[in-house]
Amino acid sequence: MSTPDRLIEATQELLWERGYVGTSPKAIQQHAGAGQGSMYHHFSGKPDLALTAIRRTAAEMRVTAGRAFDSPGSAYERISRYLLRERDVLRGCPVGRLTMDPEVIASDELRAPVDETIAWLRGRLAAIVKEGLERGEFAHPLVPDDIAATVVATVQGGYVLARASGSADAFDAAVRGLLTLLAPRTDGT
Amino acid sequence: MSTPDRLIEATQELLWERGYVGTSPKAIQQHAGAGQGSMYHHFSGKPDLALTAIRRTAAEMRVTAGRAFDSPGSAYERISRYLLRERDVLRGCPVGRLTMDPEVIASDELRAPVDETIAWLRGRLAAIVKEGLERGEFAHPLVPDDIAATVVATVQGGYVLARASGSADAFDAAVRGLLTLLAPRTDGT
DNA sequence: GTCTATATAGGGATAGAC
DNA sequence: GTCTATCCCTATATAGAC
Repeated sequence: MSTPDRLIEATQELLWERGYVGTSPKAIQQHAGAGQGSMYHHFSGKPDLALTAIRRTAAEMRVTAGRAFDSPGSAYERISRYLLRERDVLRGCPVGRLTMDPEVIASDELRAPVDETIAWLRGRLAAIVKEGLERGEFAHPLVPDDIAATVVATVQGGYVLARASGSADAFDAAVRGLLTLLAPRTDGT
Repeated sequence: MSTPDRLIEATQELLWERGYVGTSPKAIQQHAGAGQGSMYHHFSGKPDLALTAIRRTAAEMRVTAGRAFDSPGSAYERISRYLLRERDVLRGCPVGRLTMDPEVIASDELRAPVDETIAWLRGRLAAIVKEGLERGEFAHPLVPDDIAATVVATVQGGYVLARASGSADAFDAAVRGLLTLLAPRTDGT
């Protein structure tokens, strides 16, 4: 892998693990096996490298989530697939965690890819809920945008519960609860 | 207010705003209007002060949430009151945000009050759901622990969505979605 | 209790040699 | 492209005077 690629990948890992304020250029260089001069040759500094890394992480997340969204089946099934997909729960969400970083939030440029990714997730989910409603798969009055927000929030919050307790169980419980509430009525009402 | 109190309060604010890794002793001293020596006289260092501050924030959160939980009405009403209580949405949760801090997660001592607070929230909510079930307020098969996790996760994740988009609307949407799903059936089923 | 002085490490970057 | 040297600032204290 090229040096820039190794630097970007190291930055992705460190941003996921420690956030922007907790990640130093020196740490990035060490993880990437690159020298000081090398890093500053390819990138103008920490913000530049971080932006590149965040964009790449965001793109990867869309690919992963897209696989669940594009899968066949009812709306409930596709949402389930998204919720139940394999996750490194205790590491949290590499995109969502950045919203808790003061420097990311303070910078429109760094926040933009985060915002876009979350907005994209909500949009895809809302469309799926809407389809399900049109096909009569759900109980009556669901607002697609609201349900989509609830689904994404449950995932993001599930990570918080898991990391607080030190166990992935809490994430699974939150997802089970949501799926129960979301389950299509099978009693004909 | 006493100097230790001012130091603790300043630390609470900064931990909320910037997390543990993003908060320096110097910043605490400046916010508290206290000198270097003063801070190290009352506290052994940053971890000591942070632990004290986190414990206080956790206690305050229980008081606030307890007010909604202890209020009168049906389970749905009490949960609604918790979800709809006034919040400084864009600031996030002062307890939950700490789960994204690598140093907090790495320290059992710092993580403990966070863990206990979230566990307490889940426990209170589970008890409320259980009561509601026993009184027949909900549709049949809800698992109290799972629903409780979903409720807390929606709140924590709601903050993530709000901060990503820079607007409290996303939080409100997630809560509305959850309340729709949770609403007692009024059609007699 | 609070202040000032001092200390070591690291953050974040620039300059210029190779 | 990469390396080393150098720079200034901040993080996180400790020591001792007042």
